[in-house]
Amino acid sequence: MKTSLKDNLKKKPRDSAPPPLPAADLRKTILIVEDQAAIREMITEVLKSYNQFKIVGTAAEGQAAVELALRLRPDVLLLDVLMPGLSGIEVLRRLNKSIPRMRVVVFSAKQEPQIIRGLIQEGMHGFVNKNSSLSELRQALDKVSQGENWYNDTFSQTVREALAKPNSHADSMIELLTPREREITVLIARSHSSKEVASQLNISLKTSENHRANLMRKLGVHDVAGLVRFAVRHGLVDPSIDP
Amino acid sequence: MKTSLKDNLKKKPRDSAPPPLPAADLRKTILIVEDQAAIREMITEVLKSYNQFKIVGTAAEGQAAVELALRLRPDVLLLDVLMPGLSGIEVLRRLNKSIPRMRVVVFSAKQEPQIIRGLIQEGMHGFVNKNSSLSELRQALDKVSQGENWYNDTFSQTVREALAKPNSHADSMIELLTPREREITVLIARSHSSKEVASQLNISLKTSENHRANLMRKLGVHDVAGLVRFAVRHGLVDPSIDP
DNA sequence: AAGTATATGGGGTGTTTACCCTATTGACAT
DNA sequence: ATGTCAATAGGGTAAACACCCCATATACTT
Repeated sequence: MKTSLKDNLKKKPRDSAPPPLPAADLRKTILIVEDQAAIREMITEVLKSYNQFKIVGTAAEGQAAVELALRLRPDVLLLDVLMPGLSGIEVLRRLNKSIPRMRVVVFSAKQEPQIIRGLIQEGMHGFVNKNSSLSELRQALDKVSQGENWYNDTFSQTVREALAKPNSHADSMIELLTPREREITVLIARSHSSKEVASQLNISLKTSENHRANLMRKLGVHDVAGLVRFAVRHGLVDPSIDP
Repeated sequence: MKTSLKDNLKKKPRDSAPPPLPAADLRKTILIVEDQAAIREMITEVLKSYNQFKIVGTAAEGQAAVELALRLRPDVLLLDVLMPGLSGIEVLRRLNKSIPRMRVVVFSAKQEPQIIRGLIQEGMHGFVNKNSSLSELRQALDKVSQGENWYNDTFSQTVREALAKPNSHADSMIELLTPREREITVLIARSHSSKEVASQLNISLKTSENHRANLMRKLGVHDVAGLVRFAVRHGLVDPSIDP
């Protein structure tokens, strides 16, 4: 785990009392990604009331999150994991190559080692469980936006567990897949046939079938059932949100 | 990060114009029940900022909710459904006999007809999906606290569906399956083909196929991917232990 | 400049699925 | 005793799948 790198910007002490802002708005910009509208709006309201961050956008779903992030290039990305469409992990996979200075705080209801591991690999800087206190979310955003890392209490234990088995051969497997192949993995695990995948991605049936065969060979699975288990294991699909 | 209630008296008018309060606090009292701490605190903050309700308590879990409600006897109960321990429905079952004047707004991520039916039966007065706008939550609390009922848009349709089929789609869906069918569900979700299932259970291929078709029809799934997601969701297979 | 990876396309083949239909047996219930 | 349900077994069909072969274009790396 890395620790604070850039501390060059002088900041006034801030905790419970937001001081009057300077003429130029130097607050960190933040993009909020959360699928449930009411929760998303509440997060927005609460963060606004902190008067410490500038909310530059919100997204309800992964694909929009990617596009908004690329356009707005926020300082901080507050990211939910379980979403319909692209999962939080997929969002990071597509982003952290392009906006290296962006800091990422994951705000999730679940805390599965396998998924945590993936998130770390994709450059998450902070993790807050939805089950932990709101002040922790604030602190995480605070620390992470300043270049530090922040994880909640129960987290480091989970991380140790996750990192304990270094390359248990199944964990690293997802990296064998290309972005396109991961995309297709998700679609297959969501019950789309090769034909549906083809028309959805505007490619020929044969290309869809070829991708399918290739990714299955890479993963060492030989049927849809195995592929779905793999996808669930790695947070590519959420079995509790049935498409 | 708490704002004192007394301060509210001298604050300038906000968003939707709460008029200056009279000397006696006549605001409706509200008890918030939500298992995820961060979400619970956000709801509290946001409702506080409305300056329209008096939050008399919060609970993170069903049993505590019942006890608090009986002790505080709030005007309004804002209730989550999916919680560890007692579910929202169970809370209502134990309550609405004892505090008949209490109004109930359910705030839920899911909107399953079966659950809705139970909630109506137990005397819910308002329903807001977590996926709908925050303003709807406010409006629902507003209306319901004043004696009206309030349901979100998609709700009445769901209600009709729920009341249409009295007992057809069973509560947990998995109980629709016979033991034999559950057995076969597990095998399919573990990547066994119909032929393998047949030889493993010493039945003919055709019987295996018939069981497969029957259980899929019962569950409303149409492919292996959907079946695996179902099995994972109900703990029939563990995706992190690959067979 | 050559090599590698990725994404795109195609041909072909045998197996498996998903879904339609009917039918028999035994068990348990009204 | 009659009926429904569970489990067994079969016929048939169109689609999808799993796996093999191949080619081309583009991009990045060495």
